[in-house]
Amino acid sequence: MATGTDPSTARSVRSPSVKDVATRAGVSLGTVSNVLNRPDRVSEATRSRVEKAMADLGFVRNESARQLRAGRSSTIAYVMLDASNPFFTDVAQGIEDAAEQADMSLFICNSDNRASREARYLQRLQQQRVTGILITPVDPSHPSLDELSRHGTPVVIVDRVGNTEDHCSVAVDDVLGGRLAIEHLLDLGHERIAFVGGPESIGQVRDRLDGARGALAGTGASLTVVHTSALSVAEGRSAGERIAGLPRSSRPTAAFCANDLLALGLLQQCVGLGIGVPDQLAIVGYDDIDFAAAAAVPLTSVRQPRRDLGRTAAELLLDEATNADHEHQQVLFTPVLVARASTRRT
Amino acid sequence: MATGTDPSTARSVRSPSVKDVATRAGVSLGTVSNVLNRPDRVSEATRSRVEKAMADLGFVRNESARQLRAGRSSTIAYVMLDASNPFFTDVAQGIEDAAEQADMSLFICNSDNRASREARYLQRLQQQRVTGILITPVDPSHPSLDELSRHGTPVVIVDRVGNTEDHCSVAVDDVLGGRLAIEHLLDLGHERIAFVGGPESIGQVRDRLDGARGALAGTGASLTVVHTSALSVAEGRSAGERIAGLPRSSRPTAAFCANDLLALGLLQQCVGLGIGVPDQLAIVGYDDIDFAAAAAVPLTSVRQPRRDLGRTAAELLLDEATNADHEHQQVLFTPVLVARASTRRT
DNA sequence: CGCATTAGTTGAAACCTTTCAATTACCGAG
DNA sequence: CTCGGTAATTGAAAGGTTTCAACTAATGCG
Repeated sequence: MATGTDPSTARSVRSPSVKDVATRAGVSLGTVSNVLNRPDRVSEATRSRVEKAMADLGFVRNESARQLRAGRSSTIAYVMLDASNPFFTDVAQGIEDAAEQADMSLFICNSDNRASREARYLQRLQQQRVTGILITPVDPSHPSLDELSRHGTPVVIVDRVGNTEDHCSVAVDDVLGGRLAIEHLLDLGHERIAFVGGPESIGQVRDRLDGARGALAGTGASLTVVHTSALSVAEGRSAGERIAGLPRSSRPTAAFCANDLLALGLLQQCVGLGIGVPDQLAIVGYDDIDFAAAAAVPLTSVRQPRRDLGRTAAELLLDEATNADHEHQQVLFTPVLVARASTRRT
Repeated sequence: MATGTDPSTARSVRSPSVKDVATRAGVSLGTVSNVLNRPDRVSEATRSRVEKAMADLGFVRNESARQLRAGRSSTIAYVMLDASNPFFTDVAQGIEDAAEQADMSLFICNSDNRASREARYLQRLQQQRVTGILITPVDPSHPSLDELSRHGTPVVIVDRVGNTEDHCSVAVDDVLGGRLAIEHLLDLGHERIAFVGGPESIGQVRDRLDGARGALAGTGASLTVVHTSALSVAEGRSAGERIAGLPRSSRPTAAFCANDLLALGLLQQCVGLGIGVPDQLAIVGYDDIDFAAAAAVPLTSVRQPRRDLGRTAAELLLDEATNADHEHQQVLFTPVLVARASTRRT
């Protein structure tokens, strides 16, 4: 019987408003609003009548209208740098936990490392009057972020440190992380170490390298920098080729990679070329993503508290949004080295 | 000089509206709207005056008000099943490509395999009056999806096939995928094959197993089902333990895993236990996520056109949202087997 | 019984944008 | 100089919700 003209299946029927509900329940529209927002002020009988009417009509609150009235939405957003890097999806989970707890919606956007896309999203989010924005920016010093803050949209920088005047930030001490990685390798007796990473325009890469250099200072060990053009598995493989090409006598006996994707690529290349890990090359990654532990030679890695990072960032954002006497702060987490087979002493 | 009472840094200044812009530019608010929406109907002089006023005031369009007027937002959403599975993030990228092209915002939500969270998101999205929803549902036969459609919100099921009456769907032929995997193993001469996967409540698992069984029918080869309680790396490791525990004489010589996470876990366990891959156990995964090729023994896997899946789904959704004579369709993509070292003939 | 109080309900105003019919200003043709 | 026509601009209305001052009805107390 479901003919095309059956009105019950027509798609463009305006969805019912509070007014419709009010009419059907025989009350004023103010009362319907009270049922929704202050049910205690409505008599039992009226409330159930209104609720019945809502159910009958299939009433769904119009969020746009609410927001318009309220001037603010109950949504926060996370603009992530690279959705294909598990590190960031884990951060997002932490954010989501906090958002859920505060009964806020979370809008996730992926800038995919492109400044233009990031800008487009920021503009849209501002138009939506989101309560606040969490962002791992392509360029943490870009003035558009400060502008957002000054326009009244709270911004929290995640995993970078931005302009400390205008927003909170949550990051992990990458210098310390670099130091931990190198100290671990020094403890194992390595004296020729490679740092695999790049480009150096990325703040994390710089900091981790700085930490590495700091730990090496004064020791007799040497550091070779093997440059990569991105933090990806493919670039890790390519770095592996270059390392393998070095004469055995001068080849590093250990490599510290700027992130786990690189480390996984490097590891794969080593196995393919018959370079024993950790015997001929010990490898330390960074981030401790789940795939690091699951690699065929489980990867030693510097773990960052990813979920906490996200959760804390979200909490700071919500504080800034709701708390009048909020003060910006820069939270710095401490990384931890997780030793696994890829650096096992043999 | 930045005292707390400096008005320029006060946070609660109402952001300027078209009215404010109109006043400042000395025109009516209708004209401001024309500048925004039909600039060709405004004289050169007026337009630049208005644009100047907007810049001076830092005017940002209020999306809520636009939506309220329009009755619809220009946002679509993807409710993904598991943000930590790279397969879904790749699907999301495809969706994003299509959304960007159509100049739509994309709202990404992660149900994290939890029905309650999924329900919460669906409700919120409906309240936001999104243009449409893409979803990889926890339970594709759940009536709430049909209800959404009937309420006027287009819904497209991604990577599952739902109720074909009420929505489009885009999926990959999992029965064929299962068949491809097994045929590949049969070609290599395997006669004792394990299927690693579960729970069977997941449609994909069922279909892939069905395909596997179909390919085996009539051949002399046998199939052992190694059950898992989830499609995760950890479960893959556990399955590996169980396979390793079988007496060598009856142990399968090949394993077909319901997805790559399982396969990676299985592979890792095999390497740890000294079971040669592919010599003693050949492994075929499913999804061909990037980490599959990057595994220490690169993984043979059944590739799904993830990005196309996402893109197509988004296109169907947009068609349904804009095209009056849209007809629901079920698109079925064809998977491809990608052979790598984990099944290399030795 | 009348007054004060409370509980419950009402209706208008405000939020900001877009649309569209109506108006004004201007120009050229007759 | 007037008429017709076009280009530019205007102002009011609509869209759905929330808030709040104002109102009504009911209750309790003296």
